[in-house]
Amino acid sequence: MATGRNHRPATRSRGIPEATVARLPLYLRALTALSERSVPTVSSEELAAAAGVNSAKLRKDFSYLGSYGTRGVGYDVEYLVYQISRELGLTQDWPVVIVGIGNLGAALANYGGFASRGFRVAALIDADPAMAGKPVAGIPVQHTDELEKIISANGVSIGVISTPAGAAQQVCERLIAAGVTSILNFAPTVLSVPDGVDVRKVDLSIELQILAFHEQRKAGEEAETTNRRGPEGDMSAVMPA
Amino acid sequence: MATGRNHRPATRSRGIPEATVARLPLYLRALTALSERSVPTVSSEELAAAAGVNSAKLRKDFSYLGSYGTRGVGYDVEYLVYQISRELGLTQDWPVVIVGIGNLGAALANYGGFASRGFRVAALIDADPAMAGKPVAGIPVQHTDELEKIISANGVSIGVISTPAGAAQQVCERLIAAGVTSILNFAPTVLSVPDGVDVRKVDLSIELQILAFHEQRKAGEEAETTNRRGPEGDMSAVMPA
DNA sequence: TAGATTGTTAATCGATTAACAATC
DNA sequence: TAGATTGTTAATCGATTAACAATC
Repeated sequence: MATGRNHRPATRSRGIPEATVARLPLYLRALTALSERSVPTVSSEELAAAAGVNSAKLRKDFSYLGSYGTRGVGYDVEYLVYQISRELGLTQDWPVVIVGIGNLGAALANYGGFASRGFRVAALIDADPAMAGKPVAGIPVQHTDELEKIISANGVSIGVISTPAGAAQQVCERLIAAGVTSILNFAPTVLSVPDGVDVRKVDLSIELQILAFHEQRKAGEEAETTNRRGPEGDMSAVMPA
Repeated sequence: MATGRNHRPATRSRGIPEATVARLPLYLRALTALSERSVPTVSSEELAAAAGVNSAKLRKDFSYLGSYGTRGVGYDVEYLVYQISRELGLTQDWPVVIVGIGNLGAALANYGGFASRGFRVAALIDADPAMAGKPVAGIPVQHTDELEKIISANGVSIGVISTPAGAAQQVCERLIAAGVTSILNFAPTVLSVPDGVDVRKVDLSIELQILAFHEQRKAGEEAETTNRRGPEGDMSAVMPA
């Protein structure tokens, strides 16, 4: 269950930093909006503002992709849309399966932005036999028993897990055994996967907790100013023995 | 719309690194699971494994909070649960509103982990008059007209936006004007906010695109090995003029 | 040519990690 | 005391940023 991510001497790993990769979708979205408005070119300053980053960072990011701009002019919008799309692998179609069709799974299935850009919902899978056959977002839900068959029949390499936390690891393992190598996990649990499999997680609870931390600090600073009591609580009950 | 984040000489900014803050919820979750199993103490090695990080990182993270462990022994689970909860601001109650009760908003409202830990859904808000009064997750949806009233009546400082992209910025501005200072954004758009307001975003489409990038690279490496054609496409149609 | 803007350099900053002295 | 494990140091790595030479 661990063979090392760099299983090859990095043949042609163009080495785009992970932080840059994570911003490319942001640039792409801004560029797509410009494209729809038929804007022919855009400067790094303008595009950076639209994407919510600073322009030095954007230019640095683009420098990893190549020299796609023109000094004194800016970037050709259409050309850059294409280059980033290609870099992200969006010029091909990615069939994905969603496992766990509860409230969240249904919301994901209905999410429009899904299909819009390279991704196609190949199947919806749920463990509840009562769900089988029912259409969600126009796609009939299939039973978990069919999981392996569905993955291989559709050549699925990306799986979305929106099951309860307790089921996620097992679903994850079955997806991987069937050939999936990228997983987007919405279940609030840590998935353990072999090397070579990418996992990204989306966790509402974690995001809220991070916000709460900063909220508290804001409130604390205020309290310091106005001379109220600090954020300390009674912790006698939980002091270690 | 920009006054600088460090509006004060950082009175007592205990300076916990942002990367550490983002991991605290992970540790807390693992600790809570241990607590439920009545495990009294845990080593950095064990806890790190449960949280999916390495132990050096975990110890470094904890060192920012204080010296809560015992050399040769490990960490007292209950005590650490309390300390991290307090650090994250979870020993108090955070009323949140969810704006935009479509598929996703309803899924969020129904999400159990929400209430479990310091957060309470104070209100559900939607712009569709037909939704008003309808209960979602047992809470009647209120109309957007009531937004300001709801925020101030409930002392809400955290808002969740799950509206369509087009409505998000305006909703964001109204939330902020009404007193919200932390926003969790599910709409696929960049929100611009004044300094002092925290925004975190969750974006399915971006996560999938990042996965696609890595998927493509895996496929590319394979192709290089098996001598198939690379991932280049026909780009003559989009070459700049 | 003059003005604009890229692509790159170099400095800085923040995060990760291994190693180990401190100490239970 | 011997064994275990923390808390911290220091080295390394990766990301950000400002500045500016290159060049359209």
